[in-house]
Amino acid sequence: MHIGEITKLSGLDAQTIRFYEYQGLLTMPARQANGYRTYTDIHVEQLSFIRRCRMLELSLTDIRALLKLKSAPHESCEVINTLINGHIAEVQARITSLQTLEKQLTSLMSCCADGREIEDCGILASLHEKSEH
Amino acid sequence: MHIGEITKLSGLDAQTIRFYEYQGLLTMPARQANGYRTYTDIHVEQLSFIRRCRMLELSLTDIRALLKLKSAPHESCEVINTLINGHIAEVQARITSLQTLEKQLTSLMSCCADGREIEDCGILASLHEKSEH
DNA sequence: AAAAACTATCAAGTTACTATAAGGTCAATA
DNA sequence: TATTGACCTTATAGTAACTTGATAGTTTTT
Repeated sequence: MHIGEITKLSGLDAQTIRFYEYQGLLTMPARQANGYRTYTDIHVEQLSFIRRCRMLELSLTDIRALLKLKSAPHESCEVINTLINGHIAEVQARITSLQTLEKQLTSLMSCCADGREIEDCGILASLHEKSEH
Repeated sequence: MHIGEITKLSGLDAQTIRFYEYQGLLTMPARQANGYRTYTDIHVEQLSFIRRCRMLELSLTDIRALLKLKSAPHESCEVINTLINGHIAEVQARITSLQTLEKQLTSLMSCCADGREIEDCGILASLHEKSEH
């Protein structure tokens, strides 16, 4: 199949698919005499694997690592557990950080009410205060 | 004062300060005959304003908008409220999204236990399953 | 034959820096 | 005076993962 069909099957943009190929995440597709790439079911599988990983916000580097591990089926899968656990830790840390941020922002909002002039805006005033850093 | 001193007062890197100048976020500092930038207290204020905004993860575009508004002191400050509220909404949406992600990842983790071979890794298997998209 | 639809490559833009290179300036020391 | 070290300058490239755009060749449809 050509790239157009695999975009439909994988839900990925053609440019993105070419990009993954360039990044070494995808087995090189064969080429027709005219230069067109021809894909197989294997590529569809590879792309949906990548897509699932990306939906979990794994980095391309992580995905590359996973793909590499797949080609060593008798190694211990501990590395994979570690990788995913590390990712979970990052996600959790980011959530915590964003929750702190949300509190700061809502607190900032409470400094002002609509209808003031910018000169008297409590938000701007608050943003100007010195911070102990 | 030179750039070295203002890095200490503002807590920002020299390169970053030059970058902000280039981005039009900072009043152009005067130059000495040798080309060195000379900063004043006004620049210190501007930089700590920018720094506070960045700690709240406002984009440089948002900061640019805020700076522009400051130069129109008698306009309504409603725009500022809208901007901050919009940012809060983004942060909240991101938190929700990351919480969903965290659940998916911990669920993924429960598919496998340490000590298996990669061949039998439940995580990899799970990442390969077809997703309804 | 012409137009539409598809494919190809390559380059640049996105965000907010960070790092590197290569060089000019200044103050203090040997 | 020469040199060292700290400081300043500009310009360029790299980061992540695409996305957009330009330009051009190919295939299919009208």
